[in-house]
Amino acid sequence: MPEKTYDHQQIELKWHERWSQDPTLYQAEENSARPKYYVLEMLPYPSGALHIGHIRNYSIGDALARYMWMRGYNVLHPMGWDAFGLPAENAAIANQRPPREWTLSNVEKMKRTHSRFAFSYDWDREVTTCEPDYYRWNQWFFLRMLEKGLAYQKQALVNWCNQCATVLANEQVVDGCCWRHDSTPVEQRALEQWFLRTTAYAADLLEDIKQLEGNWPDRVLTMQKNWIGRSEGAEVDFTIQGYGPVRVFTTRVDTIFGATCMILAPEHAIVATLSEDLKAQAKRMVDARANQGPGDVLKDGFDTGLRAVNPFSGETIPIWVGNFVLMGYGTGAIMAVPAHDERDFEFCRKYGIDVVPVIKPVDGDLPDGATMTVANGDYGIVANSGQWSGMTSEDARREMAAHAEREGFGKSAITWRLKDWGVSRQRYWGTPIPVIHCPKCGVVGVPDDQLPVLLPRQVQITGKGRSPLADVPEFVDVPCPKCGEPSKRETDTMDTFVDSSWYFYRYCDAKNSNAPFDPAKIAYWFPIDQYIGGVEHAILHLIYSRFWTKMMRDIGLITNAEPVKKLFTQGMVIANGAKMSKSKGNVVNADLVADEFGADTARLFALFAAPPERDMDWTEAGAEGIYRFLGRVYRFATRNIGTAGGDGSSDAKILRKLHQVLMKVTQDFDSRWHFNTSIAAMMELLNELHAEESKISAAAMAQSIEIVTFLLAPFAPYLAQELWEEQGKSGPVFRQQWPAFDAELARETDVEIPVQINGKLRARVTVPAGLDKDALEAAVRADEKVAAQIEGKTVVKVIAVVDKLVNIVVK
RNA sequence: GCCCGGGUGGCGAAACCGGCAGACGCACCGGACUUAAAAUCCGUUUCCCCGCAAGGGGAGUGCGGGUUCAAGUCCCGCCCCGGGCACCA
Repeated sequence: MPEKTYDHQQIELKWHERWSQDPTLYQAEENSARPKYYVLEMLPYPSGALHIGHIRNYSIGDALARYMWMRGYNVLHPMGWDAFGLPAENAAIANQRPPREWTLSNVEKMKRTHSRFAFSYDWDREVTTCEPDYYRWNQWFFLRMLEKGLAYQKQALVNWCNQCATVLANEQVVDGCCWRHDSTPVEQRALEQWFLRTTAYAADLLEDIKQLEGNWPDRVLTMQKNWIGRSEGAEVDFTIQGYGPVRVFTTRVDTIFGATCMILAPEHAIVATLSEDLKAQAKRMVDARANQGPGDVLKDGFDTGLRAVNPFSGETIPIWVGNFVLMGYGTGAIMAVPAHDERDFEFCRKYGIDVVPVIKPVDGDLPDGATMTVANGDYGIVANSGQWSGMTSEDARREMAAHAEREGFGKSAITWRLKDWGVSRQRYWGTPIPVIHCPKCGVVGVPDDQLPVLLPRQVQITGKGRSPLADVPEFVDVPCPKCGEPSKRETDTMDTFVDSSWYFYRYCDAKNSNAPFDPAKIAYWFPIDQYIGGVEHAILHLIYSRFWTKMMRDIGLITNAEPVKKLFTQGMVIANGAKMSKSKGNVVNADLVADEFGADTARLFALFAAPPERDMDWTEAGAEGIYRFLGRVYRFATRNIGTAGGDGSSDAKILRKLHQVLMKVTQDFDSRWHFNTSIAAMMELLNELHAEESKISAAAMAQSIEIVTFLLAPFAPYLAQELWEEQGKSGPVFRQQWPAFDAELARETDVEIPVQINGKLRARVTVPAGLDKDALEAAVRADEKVAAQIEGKTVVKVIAVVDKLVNIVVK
């Protein structure tokens, strides 16, 4: 066949056209005899355009999906849209377009780009989270949680900007000020907010991390463990004269004889009983804390004048309020042991409070509290602590907690860092929370048969004030479902992390209008075999998803405890050495790349430039290199299809290389996913084919071209399909069986052995592969150059490693 | 401060179990083809030294030590870059 020029536009258009006509092309089988494989990439926010970071994420997943198909699996590979969220509201304010319209038009645009990149998604299962057929199930789940006490309302502090007159998300607070008004400090306001009781699953979430070990990246699991933050210690009541007991949490009850004051969080209930003056001081502390960015924060506090009694020592100590004590952790009150805690030390030295050491280092003396300059937090031997003196810290912690429990002023206790999930957002573009506030019945869940609570379409979004829904009387004013009294509908909407917590279940049964999904379908497809996405979701999305799964299990919907068996976190994409960002204007647009080089080139380069877990640098020049490679493949294949062939003198060599590369690529898929080296191996193969071109027989050539086609199929689907057709074959190449490699054929017959003398490379000797140590040594010693090197010297030792190297140690 | 990654040519990287450091690609330079250019093809390129040359010698994977016949890889002590967490009692 005469050589053809690689025209990516023509090839990709042609197959795009043909593939578009077959909606069943990528559908998973319903009642399949094949083993199932669920591969998933994180769903995107529909911003309007795909960039090269998306392409990288999807290229990894798609290569895997296509490979698994060819390996005989029934593959589920779906895609959807995380379609609620603030940008749609901002766009509505900026250009007067309704959020839904703006969002759906973005979805359409991005779907077109997806399609031209030929990602093998089953679009029949598409999920768009802003549509009522999806979010009604958010509401349904919310009601189930309300029934089980897993959803509840409480006063909570939110970030409030006086200029915007609205609540800000944490990400919108920059250095303590509003992102849009950088001289307006954000205030903390208490509002009634809805929460999901994630803390009910704290122990479960921590325990089940064990099931994920080995299949999730360690750092993600570590981040989750830290986030859950299990801490073992004791709670102890100190008695405040005139008030009664106040409880503190400590992990170091063994140091309690060294407690020289108690410190309360400024929000602590006792603060409300203080003088107006002191209350105002505490309030300033709370606001100041909101304005503190990360970084070193000075400790600040004041004496309340109150006194507490240490139940262990009977001593009376002062009670302070301190800005570093958090109301949200433990009991919001601590016993300060400055001698043995860095933070307490800093605070007490600043205010001249006593420092009393009570732990003797194992190999030293008790320090002097008056002169010590750093706290010592190590375990040691308890001293000056009554009957506990002389015990080790470990023993004392246990014994003292037991003592407190017997005496009724404390107990051992476990505290968690994990907090309940605040899901209320004073926003329009999110799932309406399905409850009604009745003056008689209180909070009433919307009955299931009245779901979904639809988001009204005609809403004025101004970016000011409370939730825009509060200004829609038809939405707000409803009768109570229980008693019929005029009532008010809840106007907060749900955090968009709710949407992404269970979307991958919906893919299994995306069109079900009677239930979120059919449990039988979940039983078949779950857990997700491979989830692929950015590490930025290591905590929030992936903890919420795990929580949601456990909740669904406990309401009897599913049986799996974890949603995701294996997690892969790909690295970031850097564009020409700089982090891609809108503000830098260096976001690489996927459509433009596809225009210039084609989808195949973009996909292949996204995998070639670096191993997938590492950051990769996108460069035009690099993409051009891949484009050249694909062109070489195409020209080589077209001019060699159906040729008479050469004398076959290179057949054995070529056959070996074919199997070596096939083995390498197969193993890369099955283990490390270092597709950069898989692709490099394909390039080597092509280079060798090229060099031997005239000496390959017709049969070996045909086989070579076929294998090259298979190798390309998971990575560059358009070119692979085109070559498949050029070879006179029909049907989709990615539905063919992946060819098995033959390790015997891949084995080299001769190997070049480097010979070292005293560790220095001195010669290379070619020997037949597989020679044993003695034969290898003999063969090497027979070499002239080697013989000359050891001439006249004493051979002390010879290290011969089969097929690798020989090192001769001489004197 | 703590916890993870990472540091290898001009650049992206490879070397998977301790065994030839730099595969593959980019860029550069040189050559072929061309009236010319593009495209394509072939070749050179870690550094230093000796040699007209074929060739030969030495150094080299952030820094300093160590283990070993042999270290990019293992151990000890540092430095730098990126990310995450950050008063969690």
